[in-house]
Amino acid sequence: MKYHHGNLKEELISSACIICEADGHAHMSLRSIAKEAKVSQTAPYRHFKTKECLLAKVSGRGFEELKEILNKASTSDKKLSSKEKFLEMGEAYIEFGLAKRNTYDLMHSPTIDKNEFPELLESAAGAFDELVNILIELNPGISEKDLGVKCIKNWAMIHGLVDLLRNVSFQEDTKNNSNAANAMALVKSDIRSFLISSIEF
Amino acid sequence: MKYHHGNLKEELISSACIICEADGHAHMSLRSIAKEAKVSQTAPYRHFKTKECLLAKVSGRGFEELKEILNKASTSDKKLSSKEKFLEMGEAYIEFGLAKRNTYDLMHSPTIDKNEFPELLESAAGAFDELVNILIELNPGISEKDLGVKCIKNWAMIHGLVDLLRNVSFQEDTKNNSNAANAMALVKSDIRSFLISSIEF
DNA sequence: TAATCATGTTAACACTGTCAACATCGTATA
DNA sequence: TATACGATGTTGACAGTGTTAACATGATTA
Repeated sequence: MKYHHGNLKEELISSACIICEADGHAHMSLRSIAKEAKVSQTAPYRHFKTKECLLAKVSGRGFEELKEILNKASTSDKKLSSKEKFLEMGEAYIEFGLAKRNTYDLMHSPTIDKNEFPELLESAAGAFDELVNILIELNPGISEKDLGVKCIKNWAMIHGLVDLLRNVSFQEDTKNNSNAANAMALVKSDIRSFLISSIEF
Repeated sequence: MKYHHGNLKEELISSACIICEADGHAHMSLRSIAKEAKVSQTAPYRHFKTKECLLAKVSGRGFEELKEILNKASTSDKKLSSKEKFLEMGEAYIEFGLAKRNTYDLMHSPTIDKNEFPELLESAAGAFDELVNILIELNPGISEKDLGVKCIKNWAMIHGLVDLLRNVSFQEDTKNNSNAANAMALVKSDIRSFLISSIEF
């Protein structure tokens, strides 16, 4: 048993990513992460001033992964038109939001004030830039103002959709025949069509 | 000092609403609420099985308030066209999301699984129905399917926008000149115009 | 009047984030 | 090469949390 760990900081982050996705950031404890790294409860404090600082790292990793996923979707070697690429990106974004449910939640949680973590702000902006790039490709010569509005429009729509897909229940066992649940079920059954008619290219 | 409080359940809920909005639901403790009601730490457990149950109530109140706000916006005595009414509702929704920041966050937090609280599900569906109603008014005779899609489209866009407005920083003191921040600032400066061009009536 | 049940209290549990004081190790410098 | 020091780890403690069990009180009902 060595006294020094050697690579603790990185291991804490990756452990935190796993635990956070498994249990949700609200139920993630520093102690459990320390235990998983076979290190004392207070060891993390040598690398992170507070729990929030560690969560900020986890959030940042999420944005980096998202950026990569979006980038991959838009640069696949398939022969796709710009529109099709954008649709692929939209689907990839939604998939990420549903698959990495808890991480996605952390990324958008006000628990972590992004202004306190410039590095995190940058990671998030990086993911956003993937959206900017494809919209420039689709609209060469577009003014900065129009581009900005178009970005927000699409981002808001897709991000909002993810939130709804995650939150609005349409379980069959509950007799939830509300308008909301029915509409959601409809959209979910064919996300591609929904995107085609909702995205502003 | 009476042993029995008389109206504890209701007072706990309304205290929780206030504290939740002030501090955020993550930092809200049952004990502080109990203290505010001048009652022992465990008294709340006579009325709520867990903390989550109380938070579900708070969330429900939020949706009810939102429903009322939307309804008021759409039934003001001003002589407004249906389109204008919808725009008023959109602005009211955004205002609510920004003003009741922490409550809005709780309402959309996965911390509380709505499926476990049918009453909450119903409150949320009630707010959604305000959107359904105005869209029916705007599109008489629309098919159920088209209506559903249109609802989700608009809800997702506006809800997503609120999330972005709350999360994307564009403080002037930080040199945050990212595309994201600039675009957000642009939209925020004229939300009405953004809505007009983004809503699908 | 007596019994019952809802509603309150007290005490205790395990768990959390965090800090201060101490221990160990690798490494830069005398 | 020896040593001083800073980085990184541990131990022990504190206040705060949600929650449960056991008990106390008071209103309702038989």
